[in-house]
Formats: sequence, structure tokens, C-alpha cells
Amino acid sequence: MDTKFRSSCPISSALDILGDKWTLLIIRDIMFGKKSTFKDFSSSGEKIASGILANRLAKLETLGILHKGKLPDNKKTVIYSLTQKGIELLPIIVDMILWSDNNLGDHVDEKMRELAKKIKLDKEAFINNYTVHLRSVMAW
Amino acid sequence: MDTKFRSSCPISSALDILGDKWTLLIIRDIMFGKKSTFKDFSSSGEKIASGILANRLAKLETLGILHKGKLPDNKKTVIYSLTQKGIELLPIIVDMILWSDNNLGDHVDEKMRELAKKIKLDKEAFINNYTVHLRSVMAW
DNA sequence: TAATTTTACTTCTAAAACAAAAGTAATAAT
DNA sequence: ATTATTACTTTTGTTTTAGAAGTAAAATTA
Repeated sequence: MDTKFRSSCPISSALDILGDKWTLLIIRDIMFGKKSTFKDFSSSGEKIASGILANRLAKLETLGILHKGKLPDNKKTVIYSLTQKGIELLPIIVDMILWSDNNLGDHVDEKMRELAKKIKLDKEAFINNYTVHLRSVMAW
Repeated sequence: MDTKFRSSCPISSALDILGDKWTLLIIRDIMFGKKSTFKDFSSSGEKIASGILANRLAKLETLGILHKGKLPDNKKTVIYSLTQKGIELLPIIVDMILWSDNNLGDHVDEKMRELAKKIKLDKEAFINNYTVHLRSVMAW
């Protein structure tokens, strides 16, 4: 189940990890949806199948993009959180938000278009500030 | 063969279009590899199968991300070029280069690490300048 | 404390997508 | 006129995905 790299191209290699319809949605849910458990991810609007979700979570943990942890008083619930490597995916996701806002605009959710508007005021500042926020929520 | 959107989330919608291992590699080849023909894309290092290539090119043209054209004196060769919508994918690709450089660094091609280094000096400037370059090569 | 529910998965099967190889039609070069 | 090239299409076998159902451990409820 490990990731194979097709070449030494950084774009190709990023796609070897991120290039599917679900991986970045899990990252999105943690980054912007305050989600952290298997159940949380399962209940997202796009209806990911549980088998695929389990597969992607395992991959992301193996790759060091997610950290798998527990809360001290609960032995059942598994908490997934972003590592630094995961937090650094923020710019990619932000650029996807902007690209969709510019190019698929009429079909995008209004709440998200507001966010896009805000990001456009100062993208670099948004990424810096939001990165600080994500680090403050990080497990370690 | 048309693209269906799973939700009105801009990230999900971007992934409905870009979320696979090949689509952005074609964009990369046009943006950074001076490639423009079916044969050019076929000969890339990652060895895309011809059926998948044909499928992706058709999709990207339907979506208005690529333009399908010909040269005046050649009836055989098909020239694919980026539209404005396609050029606007540059930030996403640049961020993938940077993420891979930072997080998969040791396995990334040295030439590309040089590019990453250059981009890091001033990302916004690089994107602006390179966008101008891409627009100058654009078909219309 | 016993029964029920919840959580985080795993398993199964059918459908869809993909990979590799081979084939084709039109055009271009020799 | 023959051969090669380009841009695909087709075919077949394999892998991945989607959807439904099942399971084990832990937590909650009666």
C-alpha cells in the first residue's frame, strides 16, 4: 500500500500522493471543517466510502501528512490531525479555492465565494495567518 | 464523458476536474516542457497510456482549459495550448513544486530544485512573470 | 450489569477506470 | 508509389472504486 513515484519530477511526485478525488478532501475537512474523526470524514457532503476513507487515512499517516492520536479519556475515538507536512498543503488548497472561484464561479457555494473574496484581498497574509492557526491546533 | 460535480465546494469541484494522476501532468508539460502535441505528451517520462491521454485531452478541451488547434501549413499535427483558464492553474502547480521540494526534497530532480529555489525568492513575482510568458504563447 | 449504540474500521461484490498492446485512417515525407 | 508519422481508437486483462454489509472493541443507556 505504499506510494510509488513515477519520476523525480516534483509535480508528478505530488500527484502520486495527492492525485485522486478524495485525499485533499480529507485535508480540507481537517483544515476548514474542524473535522478529526473517521465519523466526521464519513459524514462530509461528498459521501466518501468507508473503505476508501480508511485507505486514504492510512496512506496519509504513513506519509507523515496526518498524525493519528487519541484523547486521554477515550480509548475508542481516533483523532486525526495535520502534521507540519500536512499544514504545508494549505497553499495548494487555497489556490484550488481561488481557481474554482474564478473559473467555476457560478456553481460554487456562496459561503465559499465569500472566503475566496477574503483570500483575494491578501493571499500571502491569509496563508500566513491561517498557518499560524493550524499550527496552534496541531498535536505536536 | 462530462465532468460531474459532487458538491458545490470549490475544492471538491477543482478535484472533480483535476483530481487524478495525469491531468495536471499534461498541464505541466505545456507550461514547463514546451510540449503541445499528442506525441509530445506521449513521450513524457511518466509514460501515459495513449487511451488515457486522449481521454484527458478531450476532457480538458471540453472544459475550456486547453485549446485544440492546428498550424496553417500542417493538416495532421494537432496543437494543444492553454486557455486563460488553463494558465490560471499555474499557482496550483507552483505550490505543488514547492510542497514537494520542502517535503519530498531528497528524491526530487536537481534541476527542479533549482527552480523551486528561484520561486521561493519571490513567489508572487514568479507567478506574475511566468503568467505573462504563458499568455504570450497563448493561441488567443 | 446487561443490553444497546457508537466508533473505526474490514470484507465483499459489482461497476468503473486504468494499463498495455495492437490496430487504423489520414497525412506527410521519401 | 511506398513508407513513416501522427493522432488517435479498440481490445483485453488488471486494478481501483462504490456501495452495502459485517465486525470487534469501547462507551453509553436501561
